[in-house]
Amino acid sequence: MPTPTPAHQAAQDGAPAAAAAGPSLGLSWSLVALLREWSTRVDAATEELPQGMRGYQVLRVVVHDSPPTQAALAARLGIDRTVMTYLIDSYVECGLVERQQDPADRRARRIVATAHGRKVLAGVDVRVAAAEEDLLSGLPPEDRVLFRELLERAARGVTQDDDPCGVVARATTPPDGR
Amino acid sequence: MPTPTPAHQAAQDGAPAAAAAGPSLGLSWSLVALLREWSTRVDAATEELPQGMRGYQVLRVVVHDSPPTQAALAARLGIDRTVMTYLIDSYVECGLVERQQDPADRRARRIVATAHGRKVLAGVDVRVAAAEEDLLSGLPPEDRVLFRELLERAARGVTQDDDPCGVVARATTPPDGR
DNA sequence: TGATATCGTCTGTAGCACAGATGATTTCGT
DNA sequence: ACGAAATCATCTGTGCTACAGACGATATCA
Repeated sequence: MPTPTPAHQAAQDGAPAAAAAGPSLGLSWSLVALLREWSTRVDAATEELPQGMRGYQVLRVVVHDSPPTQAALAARLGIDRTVMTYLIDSYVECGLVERQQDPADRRARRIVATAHGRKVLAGVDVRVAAAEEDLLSGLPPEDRVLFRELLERAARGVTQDDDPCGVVARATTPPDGR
Repeated sequence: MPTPTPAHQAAQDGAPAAAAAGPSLGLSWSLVALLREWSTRVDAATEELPQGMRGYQVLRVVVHDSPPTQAALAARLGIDRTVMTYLIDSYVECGLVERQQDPADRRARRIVATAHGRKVLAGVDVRVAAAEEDLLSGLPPEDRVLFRELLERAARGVTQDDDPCGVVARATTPPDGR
């Protein structure tokens, strides 16, 4: 419905500078705005889960990838280990996942989803998908698919995908201090 | 960066992408991952500014749009008013912006960038642009442009497009349930 | 066996957002 | 013109969250 025209129009009182600079609002603003909206919608869709979208991501990874350790799980999502501890605590409390002793390494706890956890995840997945589709309502359907693919590939490019250490390194590297 | 895979054609019929490379990362993961990377890179590019990317966004809006009040500025970026106060404090302290009494409404402070502020912003803009381009290095150049456009249009769609009041309304509206 | 590294947890600290109250000023109603 | 209500920016206090560091438990290596 919105016109496919290059979306930047001068604001109210004489601000053509933005248009002159090229992209009207910039990648920064778009990313932030979109993520903010996404956050509120997904939070609403996952309100039955602890920790909102954060926990949703964790549960999702646990079910689909089941990393061997909590640390690996945390690194996968760019979360601190200590955070992962109480994040999983709340999930155990709700009976969505379990901590199992890894017989091969008794230091490690293997995080596995319960049947209930998987069932809940399936339900939330549906609602999240709906929320995401709603989020992209500004785009025509075929552009949504395209956008998803581009986004995923861009994300894959920066996380180096097959090198999990890359994620860890970048996540734990201090911002060069000053 | 390896192969600039075809984006436009693959997307058009169905969604084979998910099956192709690791399933279910989904829009959620992509968005989060991309934003995390973006955040670290932009933070690095804006380390000379207070408040990191947050302040960068503010300075940017101040220079280009110069909203009449702090509240309007805050609403524009989805930031709380009280946060905006000390955020601007730090910018005033660095001599990047000034608070000027609005003669028409003496309650309001008009936030204007100093010459120094504009100069610094210009420098940072260049570095941020480079960081953003680097962020999209996983996409072939023509797809980057496309991605930017789609992203911006999607973001515009959720922010009520040309109705700035919509942003305010949504920002202050409670999650409205479900 | 002892030294060192890893895993998960716990503790303390710092930063940040948000609600509410406050003082200053404008606008509206009568 | 006068007072009530709204608005702007600020300040204060509270709660949540992340992160650094220390700690036991276990594994690995010399």
